Amino acid sequence: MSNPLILKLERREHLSSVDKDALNELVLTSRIVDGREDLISEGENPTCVRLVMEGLAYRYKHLANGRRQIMALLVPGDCCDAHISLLGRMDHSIGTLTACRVVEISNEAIERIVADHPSIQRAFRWATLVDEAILREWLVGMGQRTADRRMAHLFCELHVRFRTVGLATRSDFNLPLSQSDLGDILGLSQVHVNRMLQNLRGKGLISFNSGKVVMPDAEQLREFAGFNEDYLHYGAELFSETTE
Amino acid sequence: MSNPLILKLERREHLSSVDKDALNELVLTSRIVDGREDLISEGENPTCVRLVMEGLAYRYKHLANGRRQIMALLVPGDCCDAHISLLGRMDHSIGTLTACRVVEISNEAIERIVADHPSIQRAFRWATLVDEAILREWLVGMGQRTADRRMAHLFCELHVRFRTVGLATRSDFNLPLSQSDLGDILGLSQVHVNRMLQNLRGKGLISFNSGKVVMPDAEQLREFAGFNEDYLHYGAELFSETTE
DNA sequence: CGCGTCCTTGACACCAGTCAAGCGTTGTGG
DNA sequence: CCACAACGCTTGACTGGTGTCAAGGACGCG
Repeated sequence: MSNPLILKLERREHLSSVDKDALNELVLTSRIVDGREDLISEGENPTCVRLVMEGLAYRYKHLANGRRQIMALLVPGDCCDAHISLLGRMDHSIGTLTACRVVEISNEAIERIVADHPSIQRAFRWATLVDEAILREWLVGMGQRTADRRMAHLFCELHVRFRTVGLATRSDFNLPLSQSDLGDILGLSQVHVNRMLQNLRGKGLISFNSGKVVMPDAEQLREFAGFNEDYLHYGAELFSETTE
Repeated sequence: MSNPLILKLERREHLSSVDKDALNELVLTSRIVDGREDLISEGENPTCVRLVMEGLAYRYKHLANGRRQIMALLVPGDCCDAHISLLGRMDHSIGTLTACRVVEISNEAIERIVADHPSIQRAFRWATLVDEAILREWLVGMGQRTADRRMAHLFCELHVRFRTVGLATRSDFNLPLSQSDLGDILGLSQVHVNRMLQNLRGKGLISFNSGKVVMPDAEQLREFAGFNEDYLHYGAELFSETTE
């Protein structure tokens, strides 16, 4: 079973076999969490870092009026911020969308591994910065992109991220979200998500059915979305490889 | 002349006089930058950290269609991310809104000071996490809050941040932004910003004229905006003190 | 079989964008 | 000192994107 964390970090930083062994050891003890459960709730004070190995999780915040905004999707290889415990109380929650295999790593274990492995330290810092860049890009989309292009942009981003950890082919990947979840990501009503999906399918850009995204022409989709991969700060594109 | 960086960091972390001396030494050499200039442009590879001592700066991104989204405001005491050089090319730009006094700190100087002063290291990490929390809150607002409440929320946040560095009284602060700038922060057109400002003034919540924000009843404004200060992760509220 | 969840569709209302014109202030050059 | 341009703010009319409400259908599950 491959380690998505290593797959991700290697997009940026070369890891020696010693580094990889250390990372593999870190994720030995995992547990399965059901879908639609909280990993960390707003107000808690986490004492460890959660790493998603399988499944889909998300950061979100509930407002007083009952609305929910999803602020990030955590795909395999992603984890919540290593320094989060510095803040004390969580100002948002992290939950699972599907059943997940999750690793809990104590702050001490993290400190130890980054102290012993400079490459891993750099790679973790890089991953944190990328998460932040993604957040900024979501904000840009929310403020400036129309609903259809914003949605297309999200699919482009997720395509790259899933591909990086070996979970997407050149033209499709699984995304177990309801239209209502998508709405909470994109700041749209569920009804409008439905309309925009039909819009995109009508243009031949995307189909999204029963949790599976199919992109007949990823290049055309990127053009429509105005997608520029630079903000993910991955190295060369993966499109030359044939993952699957 | 007080050091806004110290004022900010002390909201969370107690700093010894040795720590403060080190921070004061760090900002000895500053330069003045005109308004409406870039400090760092997209695509550059920064080799130092920029710290804003006076004035107002902002992170932004231009889209292919000419639109601009502002992703963060940098008030005195704020700096761009300490690890940003790890990413290589900047995926966005940082510019000044007004003339600014800016300090440029080499990566080495940063590494040195955090290695020698654990409190400062913790405080810097905390500041980075708070910047991220602010970004998340902006995303939440963009996705879920109506234009008027989103605008009110922004003013509440800035009020707290300016107060922290001694640049706001209980009921007002200077915010040298045009309505068009405000639109690029809030994802609104300039015309609609104008309408919402009148709306808020009509409710007696806020007036915003020639770069000055006046809030007759900050508590009422917070309630209208649904503002909860927790995400800023400052300690106790400052409202008991009388900063002016 | 019946229930719940999610998706689909249509009608309608409204928030917010666009376009355009006019106004006030500031700064600059003749 | 005045004319003029530049800029930012204000206002109105109109359009359109998106939300809301509501009803019905498809599907899975107990």
